[in-house]
Amino acid sequence: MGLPSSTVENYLKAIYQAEAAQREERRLVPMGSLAGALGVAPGTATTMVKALAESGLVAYEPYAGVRLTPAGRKLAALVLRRHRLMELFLVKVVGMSWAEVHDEAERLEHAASDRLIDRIDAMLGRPSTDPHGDPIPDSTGSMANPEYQTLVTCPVGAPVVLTRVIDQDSAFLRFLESSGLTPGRDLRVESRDTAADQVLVRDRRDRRIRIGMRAAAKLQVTPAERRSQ
Amino acid sequence: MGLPSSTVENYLKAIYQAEAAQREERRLVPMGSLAGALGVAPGTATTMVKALAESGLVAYEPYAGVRLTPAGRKLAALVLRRHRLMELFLVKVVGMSWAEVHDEAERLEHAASDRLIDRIDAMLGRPSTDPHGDPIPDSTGSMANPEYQTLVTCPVGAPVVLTRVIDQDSAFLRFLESSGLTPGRDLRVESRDTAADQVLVRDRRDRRIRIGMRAAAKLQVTPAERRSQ
DNA sequence: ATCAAGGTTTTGATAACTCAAAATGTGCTA
DNA sequence: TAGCACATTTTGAGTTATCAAAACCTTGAT
Repeated sequence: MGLPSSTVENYLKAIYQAEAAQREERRLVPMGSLAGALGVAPGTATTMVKALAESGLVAYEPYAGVRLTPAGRKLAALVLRRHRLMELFLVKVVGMSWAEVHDEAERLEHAASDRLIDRIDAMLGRPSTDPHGDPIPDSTGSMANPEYQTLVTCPVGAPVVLTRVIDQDSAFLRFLESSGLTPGRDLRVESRDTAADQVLVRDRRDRRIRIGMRAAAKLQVTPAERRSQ
Repeated sequence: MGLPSSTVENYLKAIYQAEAAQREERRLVPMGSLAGALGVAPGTATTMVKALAESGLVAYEPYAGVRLTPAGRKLAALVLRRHRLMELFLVKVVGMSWAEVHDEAERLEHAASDRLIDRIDAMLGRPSTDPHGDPIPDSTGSMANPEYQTLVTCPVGAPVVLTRVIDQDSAFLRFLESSGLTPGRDLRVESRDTAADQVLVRDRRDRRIRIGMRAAAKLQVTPAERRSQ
């Protein structure tokens, strides 16, 4: 078997991310959601997944779903590594915006050689996260996968740092950028109103930012370290 | 018709380069050499070229060969632009070696968006040649195509500047680099010996460099400007 | 226990690209 | 001008990836 085609890489990546998204361990990814994520017809996903199972990259249980094998997981992580390093590179070195690098990296990740990726990795100082705060797997395919709070779950009033954004949609990212909600920002949730579907956030300079619950749940945070004690 | 597939781009590029290589105007590119350049079976090239002719990108004359139409030529030039800007970028910004960027660019040229290419172009200061001295088409697809002398045709004894290298083979490029034969170098042909298939070149510091005629013909030069008169 | 509603798989087709090998055309040589 | 050598085209077939729609499971609700 030769190099995985970019189609194969995309299937593995999608399965990886679907597994990560459903935070209940050991559950299979249903064909429907896989097909949806990849934008293909359900039958197409079934056919493809059976082929992936043949090559030992996934375990497939008819009518139940699919799961990565260790080999498949490693390959998927390396695709993610290429994607995330490429995104960070495009932002830091090429000067593209946060909001526009995802689609670009989506194509470049399949074309870049390991050599180029390693060069980029070195240039950037072996970074551990990409511009969205997503962790970057190392060259063996292993990756830290920290659990974060979100603006919906963190304690009201507590100072937090925006750490990770779980959405690559470019319109959403442009909104965040214009609101100053980018990774690294110091924030504090002032109040939440489930009925009104509103979260009121204060930034460092006490400016008010209002967002909906759906959006707030995509913004992951860590407790701010105290500067002085 | 959507975007051209990378296969289409490669066919157009190969035809473009074959046309440029055979320096007699208006001649058709034979199927055999096209197939050879692309590493496909002759019948494959025939089939593909007929499809390209359907879309108006080439003019195809059975048993005679193929030629780009204006539309095809423009597309090919834009592929070449992406390729050459990418090569220069990889050398100048990413720090890869002259000898290793060709294959990398060969893949990246099909994945990079116009936006990225333009960013790179701007970063590099709208350069006019790539690391091999090949001219870079502008974003409308037009390109200067200067005629150069080579180390085989230039006058013996005259000071010249190495300007362009017509071969992307990585072993050859590594050899040139280690011999100091890179674009921009000041040189002088000391003697030629057709029988022995030898060209003796002196560099700026009068060091002797000996190469064969075949290799010498791939090194294009321009007359050196006099520093003082 | 049965059935309807869901998602899932199968089926039959298509598109793009490729090859090997048979058939064919072209042009040079004698 | 006959024919041979060589390039080119055609033919038949395979691969990968896709879709629409028919057929099929599974499950939850009655």
